[in-house]
Amino acid sequence: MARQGFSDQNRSLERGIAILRAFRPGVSELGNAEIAERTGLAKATVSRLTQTLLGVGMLERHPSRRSYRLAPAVLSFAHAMRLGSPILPAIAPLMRQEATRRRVNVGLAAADGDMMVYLESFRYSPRSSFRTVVSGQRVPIELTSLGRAYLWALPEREQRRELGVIAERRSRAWPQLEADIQASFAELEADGFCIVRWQPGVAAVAAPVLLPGLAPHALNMSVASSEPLPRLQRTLGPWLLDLNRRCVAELEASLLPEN
Amino acid sequence: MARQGFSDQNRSLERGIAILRAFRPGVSELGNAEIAERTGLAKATVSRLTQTLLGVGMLERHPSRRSYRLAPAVLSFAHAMRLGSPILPAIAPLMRQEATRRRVNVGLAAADGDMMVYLESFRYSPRSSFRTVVSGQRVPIELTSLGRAYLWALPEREQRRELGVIAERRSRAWPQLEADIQASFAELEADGFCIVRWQPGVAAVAAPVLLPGLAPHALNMSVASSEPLPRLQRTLGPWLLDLNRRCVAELEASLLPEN
DNA sequence: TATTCAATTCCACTGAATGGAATTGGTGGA
DNA sequence: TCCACCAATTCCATTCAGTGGAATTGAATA
Repeated sequence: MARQGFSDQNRSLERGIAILRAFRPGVSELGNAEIAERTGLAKATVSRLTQTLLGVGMLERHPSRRSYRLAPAVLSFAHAMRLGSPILPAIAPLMRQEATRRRVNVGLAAADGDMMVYLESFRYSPRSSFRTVVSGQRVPIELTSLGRAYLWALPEREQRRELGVIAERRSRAWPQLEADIQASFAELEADGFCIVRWQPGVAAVAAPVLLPGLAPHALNMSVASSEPLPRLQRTLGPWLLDLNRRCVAELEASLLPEN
Repeated sequence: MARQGFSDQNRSLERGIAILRAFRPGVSELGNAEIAERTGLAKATVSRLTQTLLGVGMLERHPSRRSYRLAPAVLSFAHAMRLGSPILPAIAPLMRQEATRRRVNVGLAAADGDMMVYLESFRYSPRSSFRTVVSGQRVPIELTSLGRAYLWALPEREQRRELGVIAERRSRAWPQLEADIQASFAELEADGFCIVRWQPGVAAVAAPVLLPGLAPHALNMSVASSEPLPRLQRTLGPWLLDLNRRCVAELEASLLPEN
């Protein structure tokens, strides 16, 4: 048995991945000491695991020899994941087209723990196609339309569990937050999408994308605008629903050939 | 001591990563049995490791329960890696701009074992900005201008080693291949870039990008064209060198602030 | 040259990981 | 409905791989 809590996990592998996860935007360079501190692992353990990760090409060391960073190999995982997604490749062209046509950002995301991760996001920008690639970017699940659409689409049982986790983590702000989430759920129930402004000057609508037995995804549209939400809701909502409908059609078409 | 060959690696972690690496473009869905076959691991071992990878969010299972795929979490590694790169964020705007201005593809890559991995590639396409994101895509090191520019920039010692590996792996075609590589090296020596046509109808020029103690990267420009190489060389070469020069300047500027 | 801090290596201990074999479970066919 | 088949999982005895505290090495800084 591994340590407290979780079942039957390979400890070394778990720890190795934890080390990789310690690298995040803004934390791109870490020495063994800092990794040990952040992960709570023993120094000796970290030293050995980072050597292994170096050996298998997941980390590279800065010449100073005092620090590691993620190596290019991790990009290949991402590439394989995106190409292999049963959803993204099928609907990416529609998303792109829609971003251009409607002059909005269009994104697709899925969950990783308590965060939503963008599989793709086509950003619209007035000047040319300035495209900050944000595949892999993470946004909090409980504060975003993306995350709430995902939560809403979850089977009862898992939804409860997720909400429980969030409630615990944000115990302070939970009462208000729960109300907000429930309001979004009500929107989703009524309209098929929800709208949230989680950063000033940005509003986003999102709707779930479901495939037979696949983890729920969420599709969103966002704009930089301070217009009142109800107004935005009336324009963005129908656009999103329309796009979503066409995506679902595309997915059904792309699914038949296989199996 | 771990098994034959390599030093002092954590076996479980090594194996776990090997499992992740089994997923590649075109191999997006794997069951335990197939993973066991591809990696040479025992069935029981694979079963346990995939469970762990599932637990830490690196894999997800298809509802059929018969197969795994890479989970969205791997995208976050890629995102963190790209943002944390000491090179990419600094020169990406220049690369983009140049792709548009010159109407060519502009890419940046680094090595992973015997492959080059694109950190970014701005694709130029006549119709709008049709952008197949190829960050993470892999191309063979020995056949591409990208790879040869990288090899050329390598310290003597490591260059030898790499060439040795390639020679062994491609023993059949080695004599011709070595000649080609040496020709590219000569071009790099003389002009600062090399030009290769490794797929019919596509030609690419590449040059190394070096930073003080960082692993060499390579910058390339490519076009879909069947014009004779010498002609292309005379147009693409100067463009690339110019871009490269501006990138180096940008990098020096972006490096001073730190440290 | 001396000092300091991080990384690595050493070492004895042990329980975590292993793989062959048995079991479970789900799927398709009769 | 039941059976046969194949993959996945679990069991279990074995042992060696992984662990962490302590000592050592090594590299920067003053």
